Amino acid sequence: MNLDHLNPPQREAVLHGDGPLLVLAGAGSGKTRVLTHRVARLIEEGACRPWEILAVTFTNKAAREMRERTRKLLGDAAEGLWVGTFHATCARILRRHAERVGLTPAFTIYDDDDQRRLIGQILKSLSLSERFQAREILSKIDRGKNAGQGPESLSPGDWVADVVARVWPIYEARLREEDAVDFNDILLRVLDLFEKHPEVAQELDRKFRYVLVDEFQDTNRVQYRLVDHLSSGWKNLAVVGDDDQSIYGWRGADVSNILGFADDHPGARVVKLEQNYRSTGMILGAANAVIARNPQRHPKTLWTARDGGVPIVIETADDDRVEADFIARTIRRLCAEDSRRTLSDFAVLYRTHAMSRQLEEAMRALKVPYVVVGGQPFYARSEVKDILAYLRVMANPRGAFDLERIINTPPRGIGDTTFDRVKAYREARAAGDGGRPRLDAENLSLLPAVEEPVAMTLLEAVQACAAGAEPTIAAAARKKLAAFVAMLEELRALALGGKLRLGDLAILAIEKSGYKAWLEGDGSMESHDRLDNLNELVSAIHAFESDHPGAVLSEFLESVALTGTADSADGVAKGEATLMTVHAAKGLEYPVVFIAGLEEGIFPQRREDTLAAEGEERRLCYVAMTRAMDRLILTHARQRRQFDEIRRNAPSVFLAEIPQEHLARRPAAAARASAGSGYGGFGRGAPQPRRGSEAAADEFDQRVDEGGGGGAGRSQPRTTLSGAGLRGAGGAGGAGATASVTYEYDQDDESFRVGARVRHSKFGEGTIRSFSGRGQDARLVIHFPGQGERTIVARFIEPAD
DNA sequence: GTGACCTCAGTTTTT
DNA sequence: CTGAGGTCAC
Repeated sequence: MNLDHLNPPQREAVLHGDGPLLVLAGAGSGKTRVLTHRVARLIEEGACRPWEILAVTFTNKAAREMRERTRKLLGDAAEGLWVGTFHATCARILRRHAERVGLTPAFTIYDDDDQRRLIGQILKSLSLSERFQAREILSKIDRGKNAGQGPESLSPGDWVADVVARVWPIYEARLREEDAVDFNDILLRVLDLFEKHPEVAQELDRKFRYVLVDEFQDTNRVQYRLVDHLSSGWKNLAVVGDDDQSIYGWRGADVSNILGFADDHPGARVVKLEQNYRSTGMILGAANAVIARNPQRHPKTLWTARDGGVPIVIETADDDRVEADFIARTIRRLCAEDSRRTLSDFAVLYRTHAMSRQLEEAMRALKVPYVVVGGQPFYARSEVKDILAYLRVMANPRGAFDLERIINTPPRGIGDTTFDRVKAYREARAAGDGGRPRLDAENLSLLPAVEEPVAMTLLEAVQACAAGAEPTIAAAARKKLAAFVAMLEELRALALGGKLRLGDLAILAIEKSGYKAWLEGDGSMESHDRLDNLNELVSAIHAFESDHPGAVLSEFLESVALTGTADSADGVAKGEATLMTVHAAKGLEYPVVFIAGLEEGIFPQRREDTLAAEGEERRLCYVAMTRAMDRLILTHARQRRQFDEIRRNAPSVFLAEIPQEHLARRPAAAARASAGSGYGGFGRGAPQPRRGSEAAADEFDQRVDEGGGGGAGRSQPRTTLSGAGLRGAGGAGGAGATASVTYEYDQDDESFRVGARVRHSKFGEGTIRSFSGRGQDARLVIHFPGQGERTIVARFIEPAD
């Protein structure tokens, strides 16, 4: 293997033999290269076989990258490597030994949305839902589980703590009862497995001669212990990370894992990768100055061979609109000035998603194509989750939570009354025959030693009631239950038959459940979108099947839960600027980076002023700055609209910490002039990209034009409709879309004019056919040529002037 | 099941 | 201000 292109510390890490190794890899210092080369070297030199190496990452993306790059280095010799995320790796172990920790191999993984809703249910059942919020309780439970603690660790304290103490055991009991785990459990149960069955731990410990962990600064206590178990025999644990880039403390990451690694692992070799291959000296110097103020860190100073560079620009804008406008203009100008630049070279980073709106508007106004990273992932859409719930019930019939979700979705006449009676029947049976212990908060620990048999699952109760076991359920309702049960049984028989392809099973679920007919029946645009999403789900399942021949249903469901998206390798958008949060930008790099909203209270975000939180904000800023390769532009606004009020924010302390010699010195007036001069220069130097989102930009322009100029001869007031989500069913159809409408405004009878033209940001031009409602729930039936009639649920906004 | 109205809380989110 | 939920009356 050729090691010539590695620098001395990189080579040291790659060639390090046995024993613990800590690689402190600064931003852009080539840590992935070190990891992959180390794996390749171990195999090439015959130190071990591929299957004796375990490499753990945090993200699927990182795992994929690592697998690809080692394969590039080794070819087929890389076959058999264990590369995966913590969760995927643990799930793999867990499926194999499920019975030993009270699960079956078909266990369901509940995602955070499931978790939240389950907690919500429990709060409601305890009549606590008015006073306490599921999210708050969940975050406390999660925090405990991240630290590897159970409900018994709670010390009685304030009200909230007491509620957590009541909810948590019930939550755990529900998961157990339903053969389900949450994300934390995937790791915790493996830990439990290791502790209760040391022989399993030993077997794995012996198997993995070398263990590598990426992004070690993001590990929590549980992950630390897991890694410990898997590397205690051979002690060939190599961890790579950067304490300065620890930005997930609020998710349980414990920086002290990396800070204290050398102390915990006597004889550990520490290698520092301090050469940065990404940024100019200007950028790196500034970032170093900011991070240097954090007291608790491994001392290191990044350096770069790219001396000098373009000084960093700090732009002070009058308000958030001006700031956004400046950013959009500057992107245009810089792109036009240098024909080698494409829009995909630009990234705009911000602390919170809420800031994207203003930026998006400016980008549209100036016709700068862009993509926003983040937002609701595909598998979180309610219709997708509904169908997944059907599939999960097929795979795991004990899943009461999923059963509750689908029993009346689509509506099939099984209302609360009937369902409550089913549940009452089940409770009575459980209490009566003594077979199933009732939920008993006192006797539950976080990790049960033995599986407690469930006398009757919710599904069984439904079946029994459908067969007439519960006399309080009327005949009509009973028939509906029977039809539901028959449908489920038919699907389940098909699922178990094993003859059917998974994708076809999904199609059948969509049809037999009545879901398809339900969506087709209403013909609204949201339903149309939702059907599209379901088709996409089916394609995703088919794709999964061709990648994993012979996969069973629960394997697909696991992949959905653990990989989030449909395994769509992030689309490489060429001609679009990227807008995203700083968190989302971690691990990425861009030639030109803007950081917006550098104001006290925003970035750094104001919260409880713990020292730890302060440090994390600073690290966040460091991460943001070190994304930039060539140019870094920092902006802040003197005042900003937040909610309905205008707030004045002082410039961020981080700005003041950047040494003068790294900053472009120019008077404010000059800055404004040069920003302005860029306007109109766009499109001459650089080829103007033409992609999908430009259509949106065009529309936006026209919308602005229409509003300003007034229509055919008559000047009409203009208003906008925003929002457009489906209420109740919770669809995300047109969320975020906007439409502008020309209408005749009547102060008393604020109404739309049938026949008025509408421009919708997603569906283009249309005509109002009818409307109903006002306020948040205004509904417009609009005819879009070529697309038929669509109902838009929207919010009515008074004209601005 | 739907429309109208009310209320509440607004960081980040690798899995 | 805005989106997500929830409730209540038909």
